[in-house]
Amino acid sequence: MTATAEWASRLSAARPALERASTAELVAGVLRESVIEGSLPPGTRLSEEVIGQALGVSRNTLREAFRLLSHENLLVHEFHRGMFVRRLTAADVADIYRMRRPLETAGLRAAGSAPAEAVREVARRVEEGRAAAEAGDWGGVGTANMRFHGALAALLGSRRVDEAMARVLAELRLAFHAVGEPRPFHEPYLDGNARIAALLAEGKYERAADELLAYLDAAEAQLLATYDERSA
Amino acid sequence: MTATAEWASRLSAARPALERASTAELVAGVLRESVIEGSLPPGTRLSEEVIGQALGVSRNTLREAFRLLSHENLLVHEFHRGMFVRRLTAADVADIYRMRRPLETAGLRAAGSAPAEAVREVARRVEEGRAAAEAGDWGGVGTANMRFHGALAALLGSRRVDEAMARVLAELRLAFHAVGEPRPFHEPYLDGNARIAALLAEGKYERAADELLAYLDAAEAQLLATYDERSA
DNA sequence: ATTGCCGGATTGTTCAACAATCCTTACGTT
DNA sequence: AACGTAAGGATTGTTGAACAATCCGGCAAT
Repeated sequence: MTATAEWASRLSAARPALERASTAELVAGVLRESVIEGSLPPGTRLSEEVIGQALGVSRNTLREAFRLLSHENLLVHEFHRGMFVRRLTAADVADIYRMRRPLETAGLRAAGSAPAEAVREVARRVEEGRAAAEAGDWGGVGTANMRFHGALAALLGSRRVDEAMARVLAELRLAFHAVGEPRPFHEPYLDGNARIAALLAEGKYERAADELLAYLDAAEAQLLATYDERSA
Repeated sequence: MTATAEWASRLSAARPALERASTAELVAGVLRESVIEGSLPPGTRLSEEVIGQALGVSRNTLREAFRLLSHENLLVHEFHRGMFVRRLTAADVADIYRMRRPLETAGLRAAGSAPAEAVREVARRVEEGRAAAEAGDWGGVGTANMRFHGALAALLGSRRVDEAMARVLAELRLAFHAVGEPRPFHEPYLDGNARIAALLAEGKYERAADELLAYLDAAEAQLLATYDERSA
């Protein structure tokens, strides 16, 4: 690689930062992040007046932002009642797992032809989870776990799969916020993550996929057990 | 079931029809349908002024409708240049198939525990395709084919999978509009649909999934071959 | 306890206005 | 002729005001 190509390559890495965004898109990003990290809890009604004043945008712009978020399943629009942060039902949780299984297992099965970097990403996410656990940052463990699972599906190398996974994993965040304390929902899976990553690295893709199915069944059952209590 | 519960049950079947929709949502539906059925071809710029006048809504309402459609991948918003009907690239087409494979094959593999009605739906869609072909309605054959594939993934019984499939199949419509004459892209697959449905009905789920993979590979290759010519 | 009515608050939509941006055209320079 | 620059026009992005439509809560009557 020549010296010119090197700095030009570094320049092009900055290209995403040049993409201007409309105010509506920026507002949507702020709201999305606030929902995902929990400061807007499930059930919260997002008053146009309140949010519009808080963020300093007009009602029309805010409404555009709400519409941008409509399909993400994090907010739900109720006609003439406003916009609400979604409360996930137990059926929603089950449905999320029903979608994750084919995509994540297909990712593992396709790993033989995935780029090495995508495989490395899986191992990296396992390490992130370990590091967060050692630091006692259980929210961070949950985040790393989500990223680990996103990385499994990303082995398919499909932008649409990645987006669909990001969407359901963000939704699952709502479920975790609803059950409260993150530690019991993430800590038990750290070893499972490592086992799956190890099988992946050894080229045992079917074994890894089988292991993942058992893992997902257990994670789902655990979450649903607590969810049923919390919904009562 | 008591007589009261029976008529109450019949009433609740009408509940979806009672759901009011905002003007923005109605406009989004009209635009979506116009894109999917081809009257707004790929590359078309949707002028706020023109569309707003044509549909008799204000610019703000129309902008809300555009934002509603943003995530559906049928329209693409370009900052300060407006809203355009997507032109799919060959890479988009490949990505769509990359997402369909895990979902459709997982549907077939899960068919043993799917409701009988979902399995019947698959056969029904095959018959629709046959009937449309006999009537020489090749656009209708394409529609039935899309529905057939949606029904395969729907064997998973997941709302989220159904929505994701509806989205990528709608996108694929754009590709078919770009290549023109529908007949060569749908007619050759009628027999394949019937074969897959027959294997499904016989409980040979793995065989059906294998057959489907070969079919999807062939369909993708055919579409991409023509797509490369058309993009030149 | 249930039902009906009213008022207030909020959402849904329209309109007008202005700032920001892009594209096209025209003009000047090389 | 080709290129660069500036200006103008058209359109998009945003704001704010206004009004219609809708919902919810409170109160009164049955």
